[in-house]
Amino acid sequence: MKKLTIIDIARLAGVGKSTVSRVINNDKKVSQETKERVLEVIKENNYKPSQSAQNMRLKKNKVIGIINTRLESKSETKVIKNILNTLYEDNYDAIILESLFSQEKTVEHIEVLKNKNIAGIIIFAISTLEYNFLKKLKIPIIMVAKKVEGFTSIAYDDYGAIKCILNYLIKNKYKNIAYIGVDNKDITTGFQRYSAYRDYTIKYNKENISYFGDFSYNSGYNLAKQLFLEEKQVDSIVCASDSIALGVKKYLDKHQIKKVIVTGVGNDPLIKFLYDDYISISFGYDTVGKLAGEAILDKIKKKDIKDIIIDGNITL
Amino acid sequence: MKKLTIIDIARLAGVGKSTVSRVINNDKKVSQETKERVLEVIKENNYKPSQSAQNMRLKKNKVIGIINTRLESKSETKVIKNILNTLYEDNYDAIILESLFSQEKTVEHIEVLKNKNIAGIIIFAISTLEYNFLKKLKIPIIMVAKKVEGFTSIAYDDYGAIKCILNYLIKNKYKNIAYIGVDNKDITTGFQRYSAYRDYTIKYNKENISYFGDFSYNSGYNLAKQLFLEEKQVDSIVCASDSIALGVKKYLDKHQIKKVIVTGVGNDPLIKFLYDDYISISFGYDTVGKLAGEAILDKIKKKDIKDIIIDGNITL
DNA sequence: TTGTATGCGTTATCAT
DNA sequence: ATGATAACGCATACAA
Repeated sequence: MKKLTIIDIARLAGVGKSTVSRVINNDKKVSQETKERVLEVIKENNYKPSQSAQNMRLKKNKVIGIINTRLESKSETKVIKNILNTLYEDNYDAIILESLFSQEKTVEHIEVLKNKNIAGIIIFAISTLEYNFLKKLKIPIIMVAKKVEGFTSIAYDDYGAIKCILNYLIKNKYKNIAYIGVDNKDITTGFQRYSAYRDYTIKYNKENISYFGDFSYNSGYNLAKQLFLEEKQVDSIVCASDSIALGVKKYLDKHQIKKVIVTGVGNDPLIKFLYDDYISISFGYDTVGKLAGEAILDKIKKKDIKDIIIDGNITL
Repeated sequence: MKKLTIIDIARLAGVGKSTVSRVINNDKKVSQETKERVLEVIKENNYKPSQSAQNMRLKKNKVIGIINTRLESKSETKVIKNILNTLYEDNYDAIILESLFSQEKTVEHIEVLKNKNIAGIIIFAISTLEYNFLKKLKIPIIMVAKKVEGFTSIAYDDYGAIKCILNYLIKNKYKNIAYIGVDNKDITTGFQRYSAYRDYTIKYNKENISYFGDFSYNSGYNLAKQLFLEEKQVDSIVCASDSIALGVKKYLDKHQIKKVIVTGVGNDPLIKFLYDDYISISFGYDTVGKLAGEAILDKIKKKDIKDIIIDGNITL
């Protein structure tokens, strides 16, 4: 049972091999009648065009480059998993590369991908990096996580997510809400998430109790410590991420502070298991992955696609 | 600056293209002299053979299939990350597929991979699955995580890891050690890890205090509860995984049981951040990934490779 | 609408 | 040891 080629199908269908090729590629210039006959034969014999022959002929590989930040990130892994599934359905493969938040690495990876004649690139955008150099590339590109001007982007609604949590807290009678986040240099997870909090303090005329560090557990722990050393009276703490929230939680636990509720972003099941009253908001990472996969495929097929904003959802 | 082909190189080096091809493929039948000249030209012009042309000609794609269990697993992600880096260095791509611990899915994935004329497969082996059907395949296969008879395997030393932890506890004067693990149907993480504990009880003539469930946080929690309801007197609990240990820890915390030390497997930084006295053992997942990548490439190149056993290391 | 011929960049076969 | 030549399976320009 050796593999069939386009010639075999042509012979079996009683047509020329170019006709078969046209059918495969959905060329309009083929009569409905012959098209059906050819499709029939293809199906009967379970014929699959040789990927490598197509790649060679078209000088384009059915491969998508994915530049993510770091595979250890749970949410990112989830997104990637769903990107992969979407790509596989269309018989695309993927090359997964980690930027590790470095501009240099990103540039390097792009160079590698260019040499591979890949069909498209999905980039997990980072606020602090510069992507203008990509605009010269003629390769379709999709940005994920953050809107990047000049590129089709699938972005998280960072502002809306924190606003959503704040509204939830307000509705549940929490009155003194603090915020622990990351530096505003990070436009999305830093500036935008914080902005929602700042706007809340302005709108409701509350004291702005906010602290900034990085995404580490320790940063959350230390900032919580600072907050309580300064004797701020709070009944809830909104954190920019689950990891920060975990640090905060550890501090509260250690000092037997029981009545302060903590919220985060990411919906890590582990934290929710540990702390029954933990509230997290997540962006539906599965959906994001699916959308990103579909977006890059659409872009390759020259369909025009619009930016997508992903809302966050509270999970208690 | 269009891409150079083998013909360009041949012309520039003043040889036939077959000679260039021979040089590329390290054929012995080419004089040292011409070989050097050709290599020089290749280097000067930064010539890279077209992957797709090679793939087509050889009817083999430079792609490795990776069948893992689930991408959400941190340790597995780490292994995969290092597999990828190793493969990329040799210009291999990867297709990552999740078995989700299902025999059916595994079979399905293999079918997909077969159709793609991939060069090799790396499988994260699962005790409860049956891999004999793979023996008919002529594709190089490497098993990871667990020794599978008849396949080259890179396996974790599950027995040794628990033994290592037990020895550590004994050395530190812990006298009443309990064990919480998973069902013995799982040969490696179930049976083998437990066996180390059982052998300890026999050797030191201790009461065998062991409980079995699954890998969930909740299972750990519930089994810890059971242990204390039965009023077992223990000073330490050895768990088969970090996730189980986390459940146990939650129970201890909740009931203010402070003097019992808990150990796990996996070295999850999160748990270690939360609990300063937590002891975990890990298998050097980075190394495993690198070894697995190298192993499959060696196997493809017909080098003969031996099974590898990965030891665990305690990290306090 | 359909078929024929050509070329994509390799490697393998066969001479030389 | 080396070179000419024929595949590999497909898409496409051109001819019909």
